[in-house]
Amino acid sequence: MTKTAVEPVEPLRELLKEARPRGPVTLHNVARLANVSAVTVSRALNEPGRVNKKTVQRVLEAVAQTGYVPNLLAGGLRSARSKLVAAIVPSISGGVFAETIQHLTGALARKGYQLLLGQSGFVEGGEDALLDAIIGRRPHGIVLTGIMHSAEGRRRLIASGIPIVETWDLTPTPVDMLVGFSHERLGDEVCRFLVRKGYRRIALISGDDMRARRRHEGFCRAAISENIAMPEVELVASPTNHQKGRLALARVLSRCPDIEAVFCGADALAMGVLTEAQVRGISVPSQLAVVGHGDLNFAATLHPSLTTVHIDYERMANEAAQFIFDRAEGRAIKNRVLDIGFSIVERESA
Amino acid sequence: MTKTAVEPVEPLRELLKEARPRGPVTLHNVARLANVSAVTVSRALNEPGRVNKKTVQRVLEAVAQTGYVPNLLAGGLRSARSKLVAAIVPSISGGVFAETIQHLTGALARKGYQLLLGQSGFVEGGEDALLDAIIGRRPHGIVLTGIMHSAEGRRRLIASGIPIVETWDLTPTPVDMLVGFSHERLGDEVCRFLVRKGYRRIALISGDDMRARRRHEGFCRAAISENIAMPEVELVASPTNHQKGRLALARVLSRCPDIEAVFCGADALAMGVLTEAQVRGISVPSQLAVVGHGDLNFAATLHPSLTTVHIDYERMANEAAQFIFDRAEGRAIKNRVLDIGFSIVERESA
DNA sequence: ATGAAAGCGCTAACAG
DNA sequence: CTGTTAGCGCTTTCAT
Repeated sequence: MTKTAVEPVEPLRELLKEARPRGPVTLHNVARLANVSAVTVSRALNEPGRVNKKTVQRVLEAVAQTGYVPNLLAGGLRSARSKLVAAIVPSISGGVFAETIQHLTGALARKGYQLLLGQSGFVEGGEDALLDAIIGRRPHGIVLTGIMHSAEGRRRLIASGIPIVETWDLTPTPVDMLVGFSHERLGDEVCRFLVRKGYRRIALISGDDMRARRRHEGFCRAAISENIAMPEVELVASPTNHQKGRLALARVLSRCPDIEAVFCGADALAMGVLTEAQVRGISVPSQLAVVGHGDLNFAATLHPSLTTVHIDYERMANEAAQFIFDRAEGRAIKNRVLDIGFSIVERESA
Repeated sequence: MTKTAVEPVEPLRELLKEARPRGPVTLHNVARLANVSAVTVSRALNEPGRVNKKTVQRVLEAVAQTGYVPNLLAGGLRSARSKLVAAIVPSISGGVFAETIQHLTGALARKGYQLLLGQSGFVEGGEDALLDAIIGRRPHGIVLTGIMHSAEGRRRLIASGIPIVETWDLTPTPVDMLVGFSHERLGDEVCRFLVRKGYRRIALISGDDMRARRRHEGFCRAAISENIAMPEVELVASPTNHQKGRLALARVLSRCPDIEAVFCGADALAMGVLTEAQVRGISVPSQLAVVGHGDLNFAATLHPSLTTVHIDYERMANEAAQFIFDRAEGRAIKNRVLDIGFSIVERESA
């Protein structure tokens, strides 16, 4: 190209400079390139319906050309809508919570929200430590695994004004909203189920968390009303796994060789129990019945297949997300507590 | 208290109003209450060393009194340090990736970083769809599971200038940094291991992802050099699970009843294979050897215990985090590619 | 050791 | 349909 220098030398230079700035590309660079104002770019991107089609087109081209990616920190700051939802789980590994998180992430993504993940690690006060870091990001909602027990934590959550959904449990006094099921009732029903099947000497193997304790309470109450012996309880440290299930059954058998059935607080434990029984030549269910909790994907295809308690994780996650969406979009919430229940899935092991 | 109205009526009112404002508590409210400027509060909280001890004390009291929680969106915007790290996994449920995420979350939390989680869902282009949402939050780093293959995705990641760590794989051309292991070499070594053990008719059962394909390539190459037959390959849809392992073995056996060993691309598959073998009365390892991949917690305590490939997930997560910390703190990075290797853990099943 | 001023990049509110 | 102005809450910079 020959140097036939026509007029707009400076403007062009400036335009190019704006189009490919040193630093990160901003709304203004895009606006300059598309020959509109910054607000128009913002609107073209966020509510295209309210902007002229041709303008939107021009903006989109400028975006493509510059590689502009909106700064969500800035947008979130100004609009007080971070498009972020936080979740706190005890631990992501170990099966059950991963399932919830997976569905939650999916439900959120479908609405353009992202998930901020925190792990409280089964420690007392683990949740509290995460709270400031989470509240500080001004998420649209916080999903807790289990109910928040620390008074200080509850206070801070309430003070934050952020929609809170507690899950995996039921309580008459939720911090805000809740979607879960009754562990007490679950323990109760499993007990009656086993009694109905003819088992009377039953052991309980669980992680040492609060929800397990409540299942045990329910179980014991039912045991009394059904007139059978109190169950033999064996607690293992959370998080639970296959090995702990094996060891737990070994300990239970050494104390009570005549046990007829085991109710495990997690399918991973139940799988361990199944393995230990197999190794010892104890036939399931004829010599020992086993019931799990969680209905993880392997439960149906183990051999013998595992009788277990099914919880609809996907629904729990979706309802939790829905609670938050409803709040974010200003819809009234009729019922802040949702009991999604559970069901005992009868298979070969009991 | 009697109403002996002394002078500073207005100031006091204002002070109280500032201390408990209608809206969210800001730095300014705290500053007013502590009788310092906003900057001082910021410094007292972020670099207490550079502020007078007594002032820090006063600020801390004001913070406690107001329940102030710093707005990280605002801070991140101004300082361009979001204290956020994003991770993209195909799916959080199903075992292996959950483990990595758990350790990553832990490593990040120890340094005051939070994890933003995205799920790409095993779909082609699943990662690309998440990219803008992630880049828009201006994270300090992005951890990818597997290497980024889409050219468009690579371009955008590079353009973002954000430190990227690819994991779970090895490539001579990483987007930025990488910590992983060679799936090809892994396939190769498992093949030689099995040959050394005397197995010659071997099947491969894996998810249908790229990393599995590379393990298979390595395996086949070794098969040629070891002069054994090409393996029988059975692919299942990712994510893998117990049931798919059972079905896959059934299909393999129907095609090749004389198979001697199976190498599974995931421990969950291997567990399914073990179950199917047990149901069919095929004894492991005497009639059929099984090798897994992942060394999940149940591998060591299954019966028979599972010979599998161990990968140090915790190290992978920690090194990935370290890469990002190094960048964030401006340290030079000598080597952008880290091979953490793997090891074959020999147990009963092979 | 502390403060005043400026501005990160965006969107709400109000024009026109 | 589009633009102007202002300011979200914080931290940087420069001053004192």
